[in-house]
Amino acid sequence: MILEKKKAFNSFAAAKGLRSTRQRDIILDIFLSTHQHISVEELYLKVKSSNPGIGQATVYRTLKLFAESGLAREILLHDGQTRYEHVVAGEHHDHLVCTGCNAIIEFEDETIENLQKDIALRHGFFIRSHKLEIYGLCSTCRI
Amino acid sequence: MILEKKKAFNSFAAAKGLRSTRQRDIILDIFLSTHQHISVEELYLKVKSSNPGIGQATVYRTLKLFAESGLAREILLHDGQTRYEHVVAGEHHDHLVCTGCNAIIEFEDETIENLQKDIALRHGFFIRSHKLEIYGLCSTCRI
DNA sequence: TATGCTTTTGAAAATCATTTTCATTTAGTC
DNA sequence: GACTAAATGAAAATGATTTTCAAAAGCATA
Repeated sequence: MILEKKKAFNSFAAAKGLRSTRQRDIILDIFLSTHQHISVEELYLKVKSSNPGIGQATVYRTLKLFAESGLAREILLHDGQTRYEHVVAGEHHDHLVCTGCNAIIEFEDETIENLQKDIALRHGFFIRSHKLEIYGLCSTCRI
Repeated sequence: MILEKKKAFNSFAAAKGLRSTRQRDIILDIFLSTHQHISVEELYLKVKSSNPGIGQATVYRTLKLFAESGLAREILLHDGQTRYEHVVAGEHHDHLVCTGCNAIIEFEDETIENLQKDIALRHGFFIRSHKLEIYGLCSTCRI
């Protein structure tokens, strides 16, 4: 799965005429080894710990490329940091965001996805992507 | 309706022990006279045109208060500016965001709302609010 | 109405995430 | 190996937002 994603990114890069660089390979490896919703700063720190030479700007630039390639998706929560999550082909999930402990619970619901398509159809709208975030308190924090 | 909202905000302010000021009254009036999704900068410019003395920081501070009072809601799109929309009690709408022309189309769908409640229930999650944004191209831009 | 205490304000400075600049390095090509 | 354009790192720049702080204003009380 990780190998497929690397291939997919390499195809994207090739198609765009981008050069293959050590930095991008490293950042891709580390990004793929993380879990959901990592912020740029967090990823940068991870990268720096094993590769002190890699600069922050490169991490920013590279994550934007990942998003452009479809490998990652930018998400904006309310803490002022852009986060990136993994995109799994043919799969979409949404988020329950706990405002108590900042936990993020993922869920999938096909019915909601289909209803969105209906709505878009009704408005003559062509869907590229979507984002559903439900804010509140998780089972632990509501007590 | 506008009057009710003003009263609601005044109650909130009173309960919080905030003082009533000319600036907040003016900003509230102007905010209530606008349509959906105004950015802080946009509102500040409107405010400044009729009241040049009012500073930007006051607009930022006041909009945060509006959000806290439940009168307004912060929304984050992908242009790096925080926007505020009007909250209408007992009503919720979501957004179709056109990435071509930045138009925002609102819609309401009770079924989606109910499905969200089901999902929350399944996860033992208590919902405070939610946000659904569908990105793509509107009927004009898709052509 | 004047007094005193505290909040609010405006202007400017500070902050913080992100982007840009630019000199240097590097990948891909001849 | 040499050339050319793209990529990088470090630092500076940017832009939205927040904070600071001295002055002004609100509110309670005398």
